[in-house]
Amino acid sequence: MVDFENGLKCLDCKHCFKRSEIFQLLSEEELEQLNSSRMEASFKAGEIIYKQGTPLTHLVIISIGFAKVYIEGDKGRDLILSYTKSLEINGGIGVFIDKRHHSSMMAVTDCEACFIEVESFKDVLRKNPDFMEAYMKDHAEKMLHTYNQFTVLTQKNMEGRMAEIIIYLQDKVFNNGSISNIPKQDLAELTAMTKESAIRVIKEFKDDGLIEVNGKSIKIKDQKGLELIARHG
Amino acid sequence: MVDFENGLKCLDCKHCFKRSEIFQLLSEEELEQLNSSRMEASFKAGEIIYKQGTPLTHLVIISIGFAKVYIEGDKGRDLILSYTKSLEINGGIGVFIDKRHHSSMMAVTDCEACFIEVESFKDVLRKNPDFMEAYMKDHAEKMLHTYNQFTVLTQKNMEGRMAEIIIYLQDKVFNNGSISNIPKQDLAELTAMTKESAIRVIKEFKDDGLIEVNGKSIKIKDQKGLELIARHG
DNA sequence: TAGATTATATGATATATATCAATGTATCTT
DNA sequence: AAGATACATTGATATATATCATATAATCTA
Repeated sequence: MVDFENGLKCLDCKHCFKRSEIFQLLSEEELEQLNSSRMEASFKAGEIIYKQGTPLTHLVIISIGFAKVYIEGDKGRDLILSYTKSLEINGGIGVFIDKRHHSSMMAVTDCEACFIEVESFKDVLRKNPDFMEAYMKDHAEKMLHTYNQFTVLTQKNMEGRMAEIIIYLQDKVFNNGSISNIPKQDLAELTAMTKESAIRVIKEFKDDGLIEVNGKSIKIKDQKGLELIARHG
Repeated sequence: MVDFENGLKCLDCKHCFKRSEIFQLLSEEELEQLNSSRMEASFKAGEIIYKQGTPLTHLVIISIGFAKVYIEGDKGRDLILSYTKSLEINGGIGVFIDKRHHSSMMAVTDCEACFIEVESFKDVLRKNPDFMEAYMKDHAEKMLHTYNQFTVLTQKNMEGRMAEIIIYLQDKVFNNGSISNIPKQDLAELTAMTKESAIRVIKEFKDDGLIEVNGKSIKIKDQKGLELIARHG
């Protein structure tokens, strides 16, 4: 067990490592190597976990709660790329380039975050090809999602984009439970439209009986209908 | 030296391997491993080198000429992601997921392409951490470029997008020589607008003395002016 | 709980961009 | 060189989307 300095506390030390599939690939020794440089911190909803442009010294795993990953364009506007999945390794893109963050992460709900020191991580990656390959796979999957979003946001109309995003949120972020904690502003930043347009499209979907809306929550009522709009929009 | 079956010929066997920086990291044995499963083929301008959705069995290096990498959206439209750089390893995204191509590649000029078998490549990657790390770096840089394009294409107006793309082509693809072999349709697919709009924006830039246009060629006349539009558009 | 702040909603209008239609210009093929 | 094919251009118009202004509801804070 590690002792936590600087007031950081840890409920269960190898918490993430025990439960996450990718860490099963590591030996006890390798796990301990990551564990020894590891720290935890709590974030309240709305707090920034890491910020684009700042030095990248640690990778981040969100063990409890979830966060959004977004990039900041040239002029104020943000584009939400994805949401964290529990126990997934985040923040990797700058590790092999310039050790800076190339996206930002903000807690959507209250979060418990685990920070893994980059050099230990790279060291383990070099020693364990299975782990490396699993990490590459994660990377590739994130890239694939970005590719997909890229075509959706550049080629579909507002209705199509919103339908795609609602289906993504439902399937991938909320695992088929209903969507919650997503304000209209975030729907706008997910679909690359203005807040006003997002609100209008959501209202349209609601009026057409496709979804049920309640504050920051959305429930899909007509999956087939949404899929149709996603495809043709 | 390898002997080439199936009518594929090779001008100089370790051609790419000798000149590309990343391959300097490999031992003679590792180089030979890649070389033994390697083949070459020529493509004429306009020919498809690999196609989205098809099985991914080989990585591709373009040694002579260059090609465009693009993704095909739900409805016919294409989005050009990038152009190949000489000797760079392409086609990697599907390797660790489902062994399918998630983008397409088409020769822009006549090309010489080198095909590296995926399993040999992965094997070498597992054996050589330095090579792995360099490959990760390449991957991350591609992702970074995609991130950047993503914000540009979703947040800037047509003039801003076109200025960004012209600067990208000039700096990154044509290494400060003048832009050539890029038809208007491709400018449209790079900037996520229609061909007609692309033509109008190009004409506007020409009329304003920012660029000089000659068929499929573009020459920047006023770099500062373009950068200003790129920033504020 | 009142007041303040933040998020949501809606209508009127302006603007950016796509679409459609027609024409002109290059490039390829035999 | 003629015809065919693909590429480029332009103008008129329609449409999608953003912007601006204002109102209302929800949430936070002292």
